Amino acid sequence: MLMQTQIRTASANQPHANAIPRPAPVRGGFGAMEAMGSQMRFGPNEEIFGEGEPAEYMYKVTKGAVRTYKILCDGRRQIGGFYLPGDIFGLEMGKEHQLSAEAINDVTVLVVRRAAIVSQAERDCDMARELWSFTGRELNRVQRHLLLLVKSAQQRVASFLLEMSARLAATDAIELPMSRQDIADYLGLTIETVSRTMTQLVSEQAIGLPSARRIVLRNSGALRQLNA
Amino acid sequence: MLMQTQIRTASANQPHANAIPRPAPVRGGFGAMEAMGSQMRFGPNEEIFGEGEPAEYMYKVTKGAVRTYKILCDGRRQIGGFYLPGDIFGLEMGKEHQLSAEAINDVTVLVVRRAAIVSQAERDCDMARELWSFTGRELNRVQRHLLLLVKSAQQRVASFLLEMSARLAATDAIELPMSRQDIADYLGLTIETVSRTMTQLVSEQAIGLPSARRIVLRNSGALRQLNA
DNA sequence: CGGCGGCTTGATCGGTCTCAAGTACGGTGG
DNA sequence: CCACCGTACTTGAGACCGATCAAGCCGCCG
Repeated sequence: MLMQTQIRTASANQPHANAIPRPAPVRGGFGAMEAMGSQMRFGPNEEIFGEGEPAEYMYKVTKGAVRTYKILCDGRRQIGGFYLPGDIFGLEMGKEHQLSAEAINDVTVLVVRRAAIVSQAERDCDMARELWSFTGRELNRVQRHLLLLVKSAQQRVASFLLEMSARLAATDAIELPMSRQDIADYLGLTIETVSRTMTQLVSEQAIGLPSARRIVLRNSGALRQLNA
Repeated sequence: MLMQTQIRTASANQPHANAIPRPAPVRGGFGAMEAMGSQMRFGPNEEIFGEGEPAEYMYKVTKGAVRTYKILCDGRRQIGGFYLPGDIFGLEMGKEHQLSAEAINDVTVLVVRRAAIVSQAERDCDMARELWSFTGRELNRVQRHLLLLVKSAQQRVASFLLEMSARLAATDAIELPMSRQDIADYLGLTIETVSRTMTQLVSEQAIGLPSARRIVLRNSGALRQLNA
């Protein structure tokens, strides 16, 4: 909402220094977060924060999709998670971000000062519990993600499609915001393997693929059967 | 300390129903936990709790080593973590345990009612913060574990040895409490690959292997170099 | 001494990666 | 409207790493 252009072109080491949250803190859980922060926009592939930067803010996706990731020593990229409207990301225990975050497409996020949340949690046990609850859900999510990485390529892709279906599809047709490369880096596979696996699922009548980013779940039972 | 034998032979579905914590809650962080719980013992491979059981207690290792794990649909076992003296495990956000937990060797744990902690956190923001802090550390641990699973076998084993060295070795000689199978299931490898990788590290002068469970880090720089 | 469980070693198989083309799509400019 | 281009995606052939299957070894305890 404020300083979008300036922010969008801000260097990675000066992350949106202009996003000044409103001072007035409001009692309540994350539900009251809207009153404590400001909206920001990011364009495709724009960095929201970088690994190792001070974790001064937390973020809630309003529109679009965000990926968090780490670059590994061998140059590969591991995606830690995808965040869709309603999801919170970038909230850390420690002083620094453990992963980087980028907008996948055109993104709007609500930005809230970490200090505002944390200081409120010192007074307000409900807020403290909210922090715990958020981190606990994130922990469960990462544990599920970890379990994906020890399965076969087909199982990983099937699980991914089911997860995305549950998160962003009202019907059984999904419009994926992320590229094949993003999916591959999330699943610990190569882009070629993801692509091949998808065509294989098409030939097995498990999914339809009207276009690369558009998936139709034809036999979600078969997909589910591949997994736990 | 109380009812050990009875507890040790308790069925998995009636987990240590006799461990009655002392009633007196004490103000403070987990540091005060000792005053809120009771000690229990478990023998090698004994179940401490099972996946899906109500998460009525949390645990702090006093002596020995514990593994948490999930059995996957194809029968493989994925180990979620190893817990050594001082480590806390089994604390959940939700009502049920997400993983099972077993003693690796002879184990003594401090057992504390979850409800005692949680109810105190509702009054005491320090305790609430302690809960958050614990879950946040656990989250970081799982994230590091996840990153292991996308590396090569050599990198996984090297990282594992460095982690264990940091956690349980004063010197550069380690006495591993867990079997090769445990290590394999933690790293998402087979027991044969773990074994082969270790002998390879021996031949590269990176480690010494005076006995199967005893590891000497000869060149921890070389091990570190394999990773991030 | 015999047997058993945990570990190591060997030979082969298979799934995923790598390298290399080929194709579909969206945008831009003529 | 079409030609062109660049990017994202798909497809193919071969290499490689770790899994699998199968012995063998070692230490421990009866």
